[in-house]
Formats: sequence, structure tokens, C-alpha cells
Amino acid sequence: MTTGIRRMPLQSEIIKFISEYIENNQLEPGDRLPSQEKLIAMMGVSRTALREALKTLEARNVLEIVNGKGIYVKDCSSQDLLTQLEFTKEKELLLEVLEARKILEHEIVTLVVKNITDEELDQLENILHVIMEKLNRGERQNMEDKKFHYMVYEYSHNRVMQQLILSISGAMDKLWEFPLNMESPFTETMPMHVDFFKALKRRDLKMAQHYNEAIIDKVIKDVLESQYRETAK
Amino acid sequence: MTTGIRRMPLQSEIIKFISEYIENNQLEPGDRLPSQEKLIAMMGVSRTALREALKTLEARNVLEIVNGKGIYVKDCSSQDLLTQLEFTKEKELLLEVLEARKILEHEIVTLVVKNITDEELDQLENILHVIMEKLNRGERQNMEDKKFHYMVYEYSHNRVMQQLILSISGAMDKLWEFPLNMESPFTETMPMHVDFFKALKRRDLKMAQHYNEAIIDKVIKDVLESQYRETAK
DNA sequence: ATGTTAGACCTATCATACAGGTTATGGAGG
DNA sequence: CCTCCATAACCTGTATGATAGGTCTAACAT
Repeated sequence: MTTGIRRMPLQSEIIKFISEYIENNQLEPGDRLPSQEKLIAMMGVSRTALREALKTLEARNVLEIVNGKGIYVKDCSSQDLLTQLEFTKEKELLLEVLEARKILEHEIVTLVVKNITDEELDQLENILHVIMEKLNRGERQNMEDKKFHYMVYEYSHNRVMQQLILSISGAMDKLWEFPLNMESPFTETMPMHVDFFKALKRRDLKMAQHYNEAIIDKVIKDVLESQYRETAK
Repeated sequence: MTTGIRRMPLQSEIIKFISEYIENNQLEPGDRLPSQEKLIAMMGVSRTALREALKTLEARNVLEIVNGKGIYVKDCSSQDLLTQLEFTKEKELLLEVLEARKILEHEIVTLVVKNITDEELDQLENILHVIMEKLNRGERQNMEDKKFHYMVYEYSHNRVMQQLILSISGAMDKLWEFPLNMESPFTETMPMHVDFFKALKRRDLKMAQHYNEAIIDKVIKDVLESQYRETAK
């Protein structure tokens, strides 16, 4: 681990090391990892760094740290999305992310049409006006665009679905290095947003889903293009 | 924080404190929290404990810790599912979890029917046989039941959807304190599992979804009953 | 045989120190 | 008075050593 240069944060390297350790030693769910003492001896890092990396893996549902017993591999260990995204750049995984996002958006729109209130429709309309004004003045509206979508998610009135779609968005952000994305000209998606809102107001499920899908397809297109750009380097 | 007895792990208390701090001070996404030094002064804990709690919240997408700058509230902050589940026992949230799970399962079965291979069908059949044998011998088969469902998720061949449904399952496990759940007699759900498998083998989407839904409904029923039991205490 | 206890092992937490990144302040030079 | 740059102040990342407390096991006493 004393490899001199380290552009990667130490904790990422530790996470990678542990993931590979589980992989290489074919640890099954329920198996115990070496104790923290042994791990720091293996990797030559401090307990602090190790423990914080372990904490991250625990939060990701990869490990379980049990007081007085040890560190255990969890059921779903190998399936952790974020860990995979952190070290692999497969295009297939990206496509799976997009497929999942499409499914979730489709379902969330169903919930929104069913559950949105008149007040909330007004609030959406307000945001849209703000965006349009900023657009006319030539200002950027990344934040407002995000806010619009977040509000839509919220109006599904299902916090779990909301959480899931947000975690996918987060994963996508991390995936192709647009930390705060939406570089794409909002001008193109603006009409779709308006149409989507109108359909929502009519509580027209079919059309709402249609326009929402159009917006996502645009995003997906941008992602894929930026991905090509990245791999082309 | 020196409240004498502490049944809750210290880190949970810290997480709670920070969540409430964000709530009480109405911190918006992008706002900065007090520095770690100030936070440990406020709560009277060590920096290690604080940092590990922060690490958990960062992994949950609630915070972002930026080197040399500070701790920032993230976009989706207030929506974090696990944090909410950790401190609230609202029945509404539970129902939202169940609704989301049903939606996800429905979609994942669609993917499975579309993508499962013949080999994978054989593997599923094997697990089913193992379960039935154990059942006849009167042994427990919690692990095998879980494994069956995990395999089904895997055969969707979409790691993202798989990850999402697993995180929901994990949340549900945490929610009503069945750390390794499925206490309910598998005898009742066994026929449904078989029917589900047969439909899968025929690649009969409609029926596969139907039987899968029946299984979930059974689980949901159990959850709700155990919840009633818990709140009744 | 059974129940208890002592010790080994492990994680949880604490306190402190230093390194490295970021920002703001304030003085030098125009 | 304004601009530019250096430095100080602040913040997180990592390291180290020490203590507390949970968990298991095996030897021991009953």
C-alpha cells in the first residue's frame, strides 16, 4: 500500500483491497474477515483509515461489523452497485443503470399522477415559470431543473421510490463525472417539461409517461455520448 | 451526550443529532455544517466517533465531506430512507416501503422472464428441491428461501434493479427487527414458489407476476401483523 | 455433568498530533 | 484606490497509542 504516488483517496484503495480480498479468497456471505489488526498489518494503513473504509462498506450493505466478534461478509456483498461503479467502467453496467432508471421513472410518474395535489401542481408551475424566465435571460438553470425533477419525485408521495430514484441519479452522476450534470442545453428539453406538466395537470397518465420518457431518453442520449467521448480519449 | 445509560450505539446518537441539527436549523442542500471540531464540542464525543458517523451519512448520500472545505448537506438529504427508518416507526413509511417493493418485484419479474436462461432455470429448480427436502425433514430453510429470491433477482440480469430490491429488503429487515426474517412457516408459501417457478419455466409473464405477487402479499401480511404486535406492546 | 470465571481476542471510543487542501485576510506594488 | 500575491487561519485526512467493553472459550470449581 506504500506505493508512493496515490492519486486515489486512501479509503478508496482500502475499499478496493477489501473487495478484492473477498473476491480472491472466495468469501461467502456470513464468512468472517481478518480482524482489523490483521487487516492494517496486511495493508500498512492506520486503524482510522481502515475503520472509516469499513464503515462505508457497512453502510453499503457489503459488510457487517459486530462488536466483540468481527467483520462479516453480508448476504448481498458482491452485488454492491456503488463499489462496482467505483472501479469498473463497463458500458453494460451503465446500460443497466439507464434501464433501471427508466423503469423507476415510469412507475414514479404513475404514482405522481395518482397522488399529486392541486397545490403541488401550482408549485410545479411556479418552478417552470422561473426556469423559463431564466432561460429567456440566458442564465443557467441547472439547480432549477434538478429541483423540478426532485419535486416531481416528491409528489409521488412515496418516500421509498423517491429515495431509490435519487440513489440512481446519484450513481449516474458519479458514473460519468458530471458532478452536477445537465450541461446539455435545457432549451431542448424545455418543451418536453412543459408538455409533461400539462399532461400531469390533466392527470393524463399515458401522456405524462410519454413526455417523461422523452426527457429521460434525451438524458440517456447525452450520457451515452459523453461516455463515448470519455472512452474515446 | 453523557447521559449515563446508552443502549443505542454512540454512532446512532450522533447520526440522530446531526439529522436533527439539519432539521432544526433548516439547512438546505448545499449548506455547510459546522466543522468537525465544533460538532465534537457540541456533542461531547471524540472525533473518531463523529467521523465514522459522518462517513455513514456520506455513504447514505446525506452529506458530502470535502477535504479542506467542510461538510455539506447533499441534494437529497432529508429524504434518506435508512435514517428515517432508524428513528421513526411510522406505519405510513412502512406502507410506502411495501408499495415500492411490490412495484420493484413486479418489474424485476418482467426482466427475469425476459432474460433468464435454461441453465439458470435448472439452478432454481435445484434450490427448490433442496428446500422441499429440508421441509419434509422438518428442518429450517431460512437461508435457502433467501437464496431462492436472491437468485431470482440475479436472473433479471440487471444488477441495478437487483441492488435496489436488495436495499429495500435490507430496509425491511431492519424495520421490524427480524434480523434474519422469514419466521413464517414456509409451508404456506411453498406451493406459490413452485407455481411461480413453473410459470417462469413456461416464460409466462402474467402468471409469474401473479404468483410472485402472492408471495409478496403473504410477506406483507406477516410484516403488518408483526408490526401490530410490536406497536401493541 | 454443570455452572462459573478468567483470559484471549475483537471492536468501540477517546485524545492528540501532524500533513495537506482551501479560503480569506492583508500588505506590497501599481 | 485597486489589483495581485503570499501567508495565516481553518478544515479535513491520516497516524498512533491507550482504554473500555463486548464475546467466546476453555479451564476450573462445585
